[in-house]
Amino acid sequence: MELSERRKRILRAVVEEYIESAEPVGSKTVLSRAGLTCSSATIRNELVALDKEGYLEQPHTSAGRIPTAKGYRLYVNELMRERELTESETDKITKKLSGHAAGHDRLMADVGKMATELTSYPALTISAAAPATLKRVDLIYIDSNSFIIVLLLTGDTVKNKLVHLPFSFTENTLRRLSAVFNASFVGLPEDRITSDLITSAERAVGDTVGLTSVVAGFVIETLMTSRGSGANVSGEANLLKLPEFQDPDKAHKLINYLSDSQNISALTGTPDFGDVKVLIGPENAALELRDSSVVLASYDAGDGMRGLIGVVGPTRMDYSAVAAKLSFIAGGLSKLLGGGKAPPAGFGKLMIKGGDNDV
Amino acid sequence: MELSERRKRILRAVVEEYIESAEPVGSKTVLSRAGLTCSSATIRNELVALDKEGYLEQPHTSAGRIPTAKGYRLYVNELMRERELTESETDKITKKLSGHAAGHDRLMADVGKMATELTSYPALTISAAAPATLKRVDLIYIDSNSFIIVLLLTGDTVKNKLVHLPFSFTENTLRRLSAVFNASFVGLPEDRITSDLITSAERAVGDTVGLTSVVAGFVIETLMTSRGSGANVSGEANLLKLPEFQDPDKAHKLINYLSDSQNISALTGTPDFGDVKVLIGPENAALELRDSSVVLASYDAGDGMRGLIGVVGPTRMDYSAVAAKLSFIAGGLSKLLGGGKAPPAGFGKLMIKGGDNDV
DNA sequence: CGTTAGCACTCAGGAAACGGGAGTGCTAAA
DNA sequence: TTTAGCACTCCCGTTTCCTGAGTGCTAACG
Repeated sequence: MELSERRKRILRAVVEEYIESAEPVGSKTVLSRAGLTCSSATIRNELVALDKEGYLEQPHTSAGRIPTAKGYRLYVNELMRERELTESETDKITKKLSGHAAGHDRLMADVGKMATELTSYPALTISAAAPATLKRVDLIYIDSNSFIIVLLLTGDTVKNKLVHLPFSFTENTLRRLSAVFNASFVGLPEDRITSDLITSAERAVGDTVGLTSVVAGFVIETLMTSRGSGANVSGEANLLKLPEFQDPDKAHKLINYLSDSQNISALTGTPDFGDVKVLIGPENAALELRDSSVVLASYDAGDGMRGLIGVVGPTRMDYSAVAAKLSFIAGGLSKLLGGGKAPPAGFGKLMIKGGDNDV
Repeated sequence: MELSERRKRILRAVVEEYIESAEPVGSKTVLSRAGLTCSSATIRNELVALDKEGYLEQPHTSAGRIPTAKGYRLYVNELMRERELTESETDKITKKLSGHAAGHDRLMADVGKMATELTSYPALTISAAAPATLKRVDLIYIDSNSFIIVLLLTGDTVKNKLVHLPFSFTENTLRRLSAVFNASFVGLPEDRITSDLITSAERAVGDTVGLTSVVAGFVIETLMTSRGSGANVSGEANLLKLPEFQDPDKAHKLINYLSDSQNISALTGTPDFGDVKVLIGPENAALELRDSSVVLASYDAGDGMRGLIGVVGPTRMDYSAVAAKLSFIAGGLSKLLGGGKAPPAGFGKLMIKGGDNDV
């Protein structure tokens, strides 16, 4: 059933007050905060109703009310007012994003740190990586014992490796080798690169020393590792300042959970609220997150891929501020990575796409 | 003045007991632990003496003794017995190191995690990077708007970048361009690459669209970022399990300090004890580390460069076990990275040196 | 002189007792 | 339906008390 207007205002007042104070809020406080023209007794009656409906709860009799997950959910879905970012905040974000020249991993780490700074909660980033295939192979001859393998993958990622070998070869061999790779390895998913294929390539080149398998090994390894999505967490320590994490054990469990990137990657899901998804307390799949909330914003990482940036905090979180900030950051990232259609101001006139070559 | 044999045994007993229990140790406990044939009263007298000399202190009258930094120092320098690693420990380490094929950053992150697991303390790694210069430039023509820059740096590091440009060029131009770079940019430190130099290179190539400055920009950026040493921290959450970090504020300060890689890089110093350096409490330069100890082991990162791996923990730390473990890890890393003179068993017969190209 | 038994003293830290105060739910009147 | 009034609940910070581990000192002993 739909809540009355007054109850909504009361619920909002409770949620927002609790977000600020972290303490159960009583009828008088609600009264002054919601700006209603009634008495605290009336509020009390309404609070009882909201309690019964499951939006609020009492830590104990004769304490104020705190929102339940259901209460937060209603707040996030209907009651929350959109927050505008201040100019200094937007400035900070655009500056950080536009000024960035280093590699993808570094960029995401920096963006995560920025999100932590802006929200004061631990931030996480997840960079989705679609299974890549080879687009092109180049072998650069250095000397008779060394060469560089340069792989261009789908998604315009470039990977390289310098190889020293205990036997010598000629520049010409390398040229033939790369020709064979470009002819028969390009476009194959990693599991289609069989040892048969490698052997036949070896024969085609006339390679008797194993050069082919060195290159093939690197190709396979690269394709395998590029498939895994990169996760990144920063600012875990901020949890310790929050009253809900004064218990070191609680804090330890969550921080520990966050520090395993496996767990972070598992957070992937489709954002629902505009571009922002809010997971409140028990809505989280992971047990370790059941007392916390996660806010995730997705961004366009180019080539039809999506990445996520989010923060983790107590259920008592300033959802509207956090959502606004993450959404703005995600927007900036989309512009930066998503094909570069509309680079943020100051990004420069050249369309330079670094990929995640990790320079 | 030199301590008597008995006092040394007592000091050792106190330190080791305190390391295990984290509680002030009394005369009776010392007696049973040190295996001395005297009474607790005698121990008490000795304790008073050790107290006066500054090796021990009392948290309050009528409590047992805990070691001071001076006490720990003596223990580390003279009293500590070398710890042998169990076979399963050495196995674990060698396996981790030898099985590793991914890039340098990833390797160090994994090694850090392993150190955390083995010691249960937060671990850090610092990869020193000597100021690099260019050894060679290759430009790979992809299509008339795109090419890959491949830079080979001193230290056999390879960096790359895929560039898309809004104007077209020919393969021939790229060839001339790389020739010019190889002729006049190789061997220069980053600050000697002036705009004059770039302009004259531009003229030599006959480049009117700015190709040269794109490449030069990447060269400069690469040289600059490769100079910064990479630091990495893992397992911070482990601090929260320790009795000395039950105060969330204390834990927060330290974890926060650790999460800034600037601070970590600042730890660099020359190991003194074998290959292992121990910094006890106030011996640390940083205020935030004054209540903690840091154990660092250095490893040979190849090309005469050194890296560090270490852990941070309470002054009450099992120094001998930690030192032994770190030392062994560092040894393995040295073999792995240090020119590959003696690769650990199972590393394979090929001398493949990935450098830190971050594949 | 070093060692030891005995003893009074100290003090941290947990348990129990206490009191204030914020906030409730209920009742009865407007 | 709202409101004033009021008794009641229960958290939490404070105080008090007590126990026990461990000390330092003294005096006797070999």
